[in-house]
Amino acid sequence: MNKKQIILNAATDLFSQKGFNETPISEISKLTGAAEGTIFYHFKTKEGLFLAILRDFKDSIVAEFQRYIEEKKFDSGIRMMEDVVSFYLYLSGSMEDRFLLLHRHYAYDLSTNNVQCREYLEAIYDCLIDIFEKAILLGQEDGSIDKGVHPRKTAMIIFGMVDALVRFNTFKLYDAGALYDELINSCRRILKA
Amino acid sequence: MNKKQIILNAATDLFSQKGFNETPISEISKLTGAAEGTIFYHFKTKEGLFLAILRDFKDSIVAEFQRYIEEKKFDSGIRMMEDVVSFYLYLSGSMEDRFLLLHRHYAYDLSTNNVQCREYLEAIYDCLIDIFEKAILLGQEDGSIDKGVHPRKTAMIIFGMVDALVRFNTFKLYDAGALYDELINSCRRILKA
DNA sequence: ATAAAAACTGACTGAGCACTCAGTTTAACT
DNA sequence: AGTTAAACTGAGTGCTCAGTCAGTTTTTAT
Repeated sequence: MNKKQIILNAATDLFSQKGFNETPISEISKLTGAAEGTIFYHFKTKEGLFLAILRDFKDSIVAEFQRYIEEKKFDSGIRMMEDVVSFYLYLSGSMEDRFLLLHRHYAYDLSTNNVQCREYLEAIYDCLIDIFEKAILLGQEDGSIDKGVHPRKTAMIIFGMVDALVRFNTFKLYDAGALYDELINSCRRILKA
Repeated sequence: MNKKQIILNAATDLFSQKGFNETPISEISKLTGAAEGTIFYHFKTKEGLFLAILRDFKDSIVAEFQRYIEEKKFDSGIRMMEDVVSFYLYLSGSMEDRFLLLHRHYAYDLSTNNVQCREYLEAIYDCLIDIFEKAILLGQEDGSIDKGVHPRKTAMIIFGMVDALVRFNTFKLYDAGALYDELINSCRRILKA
């Protein structure tokens, strides 16, 4: 693993755990053994380092969902939705640091005057919501999901609902695991034909 | 209005719009006309200023919901829930700055080593979730809401669902207004007897 | 082996920042 | 009017931090 990647990983960790403005370059340097100058050699600015992280995250998310869609087969839309919800919760656990980063405000603040950042964020959310929508569309075809619900909008509602649990977790307000059954139940009720 | 209050208001604005670490005291000073020394005279530290804001927010929220509960009468639990959802959306608009503050990470990061902060946050969330729970309990009594749903847990799910829309708004990702009908519909479906 | 390019280094710089403090102004009370 | 306390001031202090740069080491190509 080359130094650039090591820096990227450490910065991901620190920006997630402590936040962008709360993480000095010196700490990334200390953690990686790379000199501060090296960090600026690979990423022109601190903001550039952040954007590289966000870009990688976008790529991972897109790839992960691509793979998911291609590999899995579902016998009904409602089943797919249940699986998608589980998959999202699993993913937010296995990529915990990056999801934490996504729940921090820095990226959104930056996105108001940085087109690149804005694009990455939109790509991430599009990808996340698409998969919920796909499940709804499939369910409306096979009759397992009510045809009355608006696919995209309902996908956003359910995504928000699931993501809220992830936030409860990262904010250490409540344990999302304890709400899992209620979450799946609520999904079923929202969608049932 | 005395200077202390003026400082408090300006800081609320700035901490909400830009974040805690992104707001220098000098800016609060410039905006209020108060000298930097004055700010530290009233609030020992910058963190103390933040805690004063959070405390005020907690008090406002608690008072607001108290008033709401006492003044309004509902003919059924499900109607109350619909009204509570609207009220929450209304409140998040009328107290936009403070809700923005609540959606930033600073308070949660601080709460891990500051008991006071932790207490304020818990009081705020308890208060918010309580009102959703009250609606469910009422509905289960009058038969307008399914008795199978777990009142507290489902209250948290629905709160998360509603709050997600507020976040969509503050993050400027999607317009929450466009999702209002779907939101109310989803609530009804989750709860219907 | 040699040259050229790429990767890496860390002391340094200048700006920004939270907080202090010695002093001044205002308010309250007798 | 005189005294005391509270409110207020802003220049000053010491520290942190992002970013630079002149130089060194490593890699690659010939």
